[in-house]
Amino acid sequence: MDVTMKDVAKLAGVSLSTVSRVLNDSSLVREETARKVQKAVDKLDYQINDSARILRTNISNLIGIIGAGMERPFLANLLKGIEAEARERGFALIYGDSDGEFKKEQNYLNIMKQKKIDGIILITTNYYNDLLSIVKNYQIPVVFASGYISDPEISCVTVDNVAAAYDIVKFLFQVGHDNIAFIKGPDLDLLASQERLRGVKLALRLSEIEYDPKRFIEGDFTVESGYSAAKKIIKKFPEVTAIFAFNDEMAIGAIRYLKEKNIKVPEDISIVGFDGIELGKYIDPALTTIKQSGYQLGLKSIEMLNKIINEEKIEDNKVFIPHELVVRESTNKLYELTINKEVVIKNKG
Amino acid sequence: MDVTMKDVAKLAGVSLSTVSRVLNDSSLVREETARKVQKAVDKLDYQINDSARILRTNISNLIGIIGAGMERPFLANLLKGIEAEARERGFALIYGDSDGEFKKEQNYLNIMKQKKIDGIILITTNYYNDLLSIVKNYQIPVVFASGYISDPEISCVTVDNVAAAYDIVKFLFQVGHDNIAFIKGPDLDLLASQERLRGVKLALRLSEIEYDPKRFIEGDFTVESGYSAAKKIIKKFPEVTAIFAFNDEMAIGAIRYLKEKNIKVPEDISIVGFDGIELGKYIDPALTTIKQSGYQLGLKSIEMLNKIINEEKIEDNKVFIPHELVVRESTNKLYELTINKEVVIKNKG
DNA sequence: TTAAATAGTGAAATGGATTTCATTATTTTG
DNA sequence: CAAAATAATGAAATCCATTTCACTATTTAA
Repeated sequence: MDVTMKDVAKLAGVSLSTVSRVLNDSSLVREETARKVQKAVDKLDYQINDSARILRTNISNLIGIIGAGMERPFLANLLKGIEAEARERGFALIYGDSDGEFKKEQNYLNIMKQKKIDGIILITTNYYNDLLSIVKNYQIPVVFASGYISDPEISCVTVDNVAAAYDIVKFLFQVGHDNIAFIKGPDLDLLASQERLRGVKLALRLSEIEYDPKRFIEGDFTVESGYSAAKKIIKKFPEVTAIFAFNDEMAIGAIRYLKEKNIKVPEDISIVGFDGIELGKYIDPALTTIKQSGYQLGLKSIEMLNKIINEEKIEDNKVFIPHELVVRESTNKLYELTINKEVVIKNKG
Repeated sequence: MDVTMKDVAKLAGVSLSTVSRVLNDSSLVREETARKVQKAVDKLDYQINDSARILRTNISNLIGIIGAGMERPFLANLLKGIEAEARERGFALIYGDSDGEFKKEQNYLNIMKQKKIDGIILITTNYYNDLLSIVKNYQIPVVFASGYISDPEISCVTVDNVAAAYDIVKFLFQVGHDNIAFIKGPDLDLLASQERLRGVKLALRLSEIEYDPKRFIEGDFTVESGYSAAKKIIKKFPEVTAIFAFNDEMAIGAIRYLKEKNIKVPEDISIVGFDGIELGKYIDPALTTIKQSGYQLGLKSIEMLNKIINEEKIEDNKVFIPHELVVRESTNKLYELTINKEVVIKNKG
């Protein structure tokens, strides 16, 4: 029913092998023959049967993506970057959301293996250690695009969560805040949230401020959770002057809560977020945050994965994308009060 | 290298055919034999070679998604819904972003055809007519999950953009606004934006208000574009009392602009959006909008596509998902001033 | 001009499953 | 208990491209 190579061969008056050679433009074919074949291909609107090709070659030009919570603006942009760069390099994407459940991750891993994916990008942060051992066992090229993986065999592309969290806490210190509460991510999030926590602890230690776990309220990266976390914070620590939410959405939720309680941001309490999503610039007050580019992260991840697939040499399999502290309106300076509209403190990746 | 059915057959002491039968659990196999085979499968950790299966059967259990601008919160949720329901039904997703370019759409269509996708979901709104003719020619089951397609052969799942836009404009009329400006989507968007425009025109006509194209500023669904559209509106029509942005992001951008100009929302100007994204509830003022569920839209789309694939009977191939007018804080009533915190006007889909 | 090397092409094996058809084992029926 | 029907299994064909190996035609080297 479908047009096959055989049909093309017959029309062009050559053998199957020749058609195949032309299509894989191996230089073994006489130019005139190639033209004949190409003509037949065009005339019949021949489309290769990918399954047959993959069956024979074991090369699928498919990249698997397993993510969770990809509707979050930052991750949605990450996916966009992945898609753009993958397409550019001739890969198609097979995409699965694990909802953060190990079972689904495993399941997708199996499906993808059956489809002979050339490589995989993992954007999951909960069970990465379990996943890792499976993936290593499968021998599939893999890149983590969600956090720092210490295993030296595994490549990862990520913002430096420790450094970035450190930077923004240090900034809060510098403008005079020393009574800060935190809205962290889920404790299950072993990458982003835990690493940001490490950065915070580092900043605290270097400033000789005691680490008080009670000041860290757990959220789940949704706006809603930021809202309720803020409520808890205000109840337990009415005297805080600043809140660091581990992502922008939670920061926005927190701001909303404070406004409802007639607590002024930033006059009464300063708020900072993390990620630098587009909307943060437009809410009122505009959000001070750590900005990183999900899109860039996506690009770099595919770039890295492509190198692994092609067995190119990789200088460094731990790549940090740049982040910058963007100071907007949601933070005040308790000391000096000359604030530019938007101050950008860059940090080469 | 990989374990094949042959290996399983040998270990289980049966033929290839029997193994295949067990795996497709056809009831033709004696229970005891099946157990033997299953044991061998488990022992060898056998994974089917999908390419071989597809080559033989032409059934891939793959669904193609071609979208554009999927990082928008509403569409990101749509994708999430698609993924969840597809997984539930045993489909994997192959995902491509067309950036709204016809060439890329065509390209992905070819790739997907080569991969023998069982069906395709289109979330593109620019060149759908061109795409349609290709898809029809390809004979691939297709569902549009982005807007109403009048072609009776084509299935679509969408919010009723005309009715919803009508509803919200009528609401603005009812609370006393008759000097309204609009931030529409790209004119290239032949589905969502054009349909919402139709809804607006309908409301205008029924209220015997003149349609003035100059009051419709074109945006591109980004926050940024809402911001600059608001600027244009204020310049050209300083006397407007309400703005209807064709999506929430643009509404948020508009609110930001107005605030910067010290124009109070809703006291001076009311703003309404469209989509009902999560964040709209948390910004200040909380956004009055038309709420629709992207996730639901995704579910329904896969449900419909699945029916087409299985050649089940379809009662109606034009499905509208519900929408509701959610009145929050960004609109005031010029007449009566008793406003509930959040009024929900439901509309069965 | 002949031998050796190279270019161009085709035949056939191959990848790993599904499925038809044939065959054997088991039940059922008369 | 024999004949007929049914259940269970296997052999082999098939899906469609890639690739090895063999062969012929053409160049190049000697």
